[in-house]
Amino acid sequence: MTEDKKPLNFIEHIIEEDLKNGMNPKDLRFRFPPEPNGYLHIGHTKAIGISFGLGLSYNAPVNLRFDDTNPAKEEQEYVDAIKKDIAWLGYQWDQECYSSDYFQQLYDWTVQLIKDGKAYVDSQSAEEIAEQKGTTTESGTNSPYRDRSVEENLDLFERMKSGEFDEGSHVVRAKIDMSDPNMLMRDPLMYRILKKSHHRTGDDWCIYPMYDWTHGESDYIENISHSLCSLEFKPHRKLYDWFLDQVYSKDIRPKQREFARLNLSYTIMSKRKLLKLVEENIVSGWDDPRMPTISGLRRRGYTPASIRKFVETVGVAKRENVIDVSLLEFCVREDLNKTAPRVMAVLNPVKLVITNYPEGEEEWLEAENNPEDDAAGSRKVPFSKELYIEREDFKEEAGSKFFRLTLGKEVRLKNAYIIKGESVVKDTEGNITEIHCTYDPKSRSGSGTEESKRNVKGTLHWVSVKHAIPAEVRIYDRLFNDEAPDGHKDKDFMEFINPDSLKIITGYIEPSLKNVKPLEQFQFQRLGYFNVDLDSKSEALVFNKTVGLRDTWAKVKPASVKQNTQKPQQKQQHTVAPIDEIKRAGKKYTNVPDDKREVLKKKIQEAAKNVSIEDLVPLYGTAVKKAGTRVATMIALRIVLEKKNLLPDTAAKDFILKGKEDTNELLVAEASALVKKYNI
RNA sequence: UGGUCUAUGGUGUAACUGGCAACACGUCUGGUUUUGGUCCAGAAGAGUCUAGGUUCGAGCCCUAGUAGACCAACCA
Repeated sequence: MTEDKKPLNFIEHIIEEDLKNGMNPKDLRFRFPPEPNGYLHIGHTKAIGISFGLGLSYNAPVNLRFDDTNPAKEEQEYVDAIKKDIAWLGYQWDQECYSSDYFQQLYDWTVQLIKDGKAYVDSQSAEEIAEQKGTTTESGTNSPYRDRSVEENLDLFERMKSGEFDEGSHVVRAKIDMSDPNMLMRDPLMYRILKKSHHRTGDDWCIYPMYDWTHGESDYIENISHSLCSLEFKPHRKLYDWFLDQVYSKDIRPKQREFARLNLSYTIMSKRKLLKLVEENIVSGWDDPRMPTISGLRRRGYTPASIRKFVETVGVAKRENVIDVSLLEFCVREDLNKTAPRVMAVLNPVKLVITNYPEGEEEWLEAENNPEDDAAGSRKVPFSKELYIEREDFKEEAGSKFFRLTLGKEVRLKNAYIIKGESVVKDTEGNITEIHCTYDPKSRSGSGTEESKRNVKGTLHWVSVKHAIPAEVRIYDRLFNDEAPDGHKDKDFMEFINPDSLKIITGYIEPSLKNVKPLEQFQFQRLGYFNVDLDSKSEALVFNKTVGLRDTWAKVKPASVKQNTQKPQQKQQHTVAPIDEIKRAGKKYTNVPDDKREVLKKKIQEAAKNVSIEDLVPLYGTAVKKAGTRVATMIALRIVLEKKNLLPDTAAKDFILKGKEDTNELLVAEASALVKKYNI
């Protein structure tokens, strides 16, 4: 078993434990249970990743179950969108299930519960029931209908089902305990009357089961072994188990466990709030590339692999968390770096004229498609006298830190020639309209000449004015200016909306991009990753910026405004205690070359002079298991004992003096004995 | 102020039955590079919320605090 042992998360530990306790691995089964009332977002991806990931690692089936017990909110459209998103992420579900498929079974079980005196029909209003619930500190009071006879309950329930009553007139409640400290156990509702058509069962039913009375039972019906959900369902677990107790008869019993949901900085996850952004036209729709929805991420250019990787790296635990978007961005870059073809595009153009290049001439130069992928091949890009380069790639004069084009300095045009800045043309307001330069005809990339191999500091991307295709480019920034827009008690999340989250510009792209299709991805060299938007037409290309390249230069720039607030010594020198010195030395001791070992030994001996047996004792336990610490402890102990003129007279003596291997256990005993004997 | 849960570098997650506080992102050096990208080499950064206790030894066990989250929808 040399497979790298990836640390397990707490859920995997639970499963391992179950397996160790005799659970058959074949009985492992998971589920992802979305309510089809909206679009999936990056937060759901964590739940998806956990359950489907477990399915993959344990080779167990995972059901996709639509939790569709509230016809007022749910629609087929959402069912379809959810299926599409999960499939796109690359996960395969075993069975496609619906809670609504279990309505009859749930009904039958309810009849049984009523017969057993465990459930009753309550005929009070919602307000009355709420009032009797009590509070977290006071217990509730029993409903006056709580002790209805079984016959009456059965009759009423039957008539509820047949549509005889209006919405709100009756409900079915479980008879548990109105004084339970857990509010959910205070006679929770099991059924309500809802005279709405259901997207799957139509008008077959007018009573619908509540979440708590559906979820565990659905898990049970489907033989789910581990039912994983987010933390806010923790209080439901007691009820989940209570309901299960009422119907339980099979061998397999599902287990609910809860994990912390995913929060991402600078965005929001609530479906309700996301809807508001759509409704108020802050964004163009659920799939707006700025939205944290799966469909938004897809349109933005995030790949399934990058999202899966992201979910995998954030881990699973029980504490509240906010993950920085930079991690998500890292994951896409990592993926796209390997796969995205490189092309040249200029987004903020300024004209560059090569004065010594022949008028009217053009050359098609070889350009590598992807330096990370030899199989990607190459393409031709047109070069001519007039080019566009980025405005920010030129300064009339600049310091030595500026690796780009300046007057009198040389740079390379990517895949082309080395040029030298000569002069600028300005308009009446002093804006640069053209840059004039000369080129070195012998320096063409790949030509093999001496000049072509010359190293110049900067390399610029460019497009030929004559050949470039104009395209719409949409540049996105974060939707909110605050790290946790909905984390403020006193402020609404809408206050933090970033007014500049979308910038639309016209860029110029190389002609090889003429026939691109929506969702194709590219790296615009030196700029970032871009994909073709769904709005793109062959005559009017539209690109989205997925994410920029990692850019250490951009961070350096503001430093030129003297941002040296970098307190050089805000950390007080952390002095290492002698005993820690020994610990550290011990840690390195065994896997270090001999000469270095000598140095470590000196260090230990030096440190040991200022150490007492008392200090050393705690190291013994470690010494038993770790060779390095064992040696270090031994060296130190000898110094200390010699200094005190004490020498042990027991079996551990050998170990201390000579380093014998087989006295480990004795060593600990000896240490204890020494402490006691000399009353340290 | 009833119940439940949580607390480890800037962020997120590890640390198997107590025994070297680790990994990733981020940050910072240096090298390679026709992308200020990638890649490679390295560094800094926590002594584990606080106070006690048990133990030779506690991030882990116990007690008491503190802080945060969740729970009173005919939502899921």
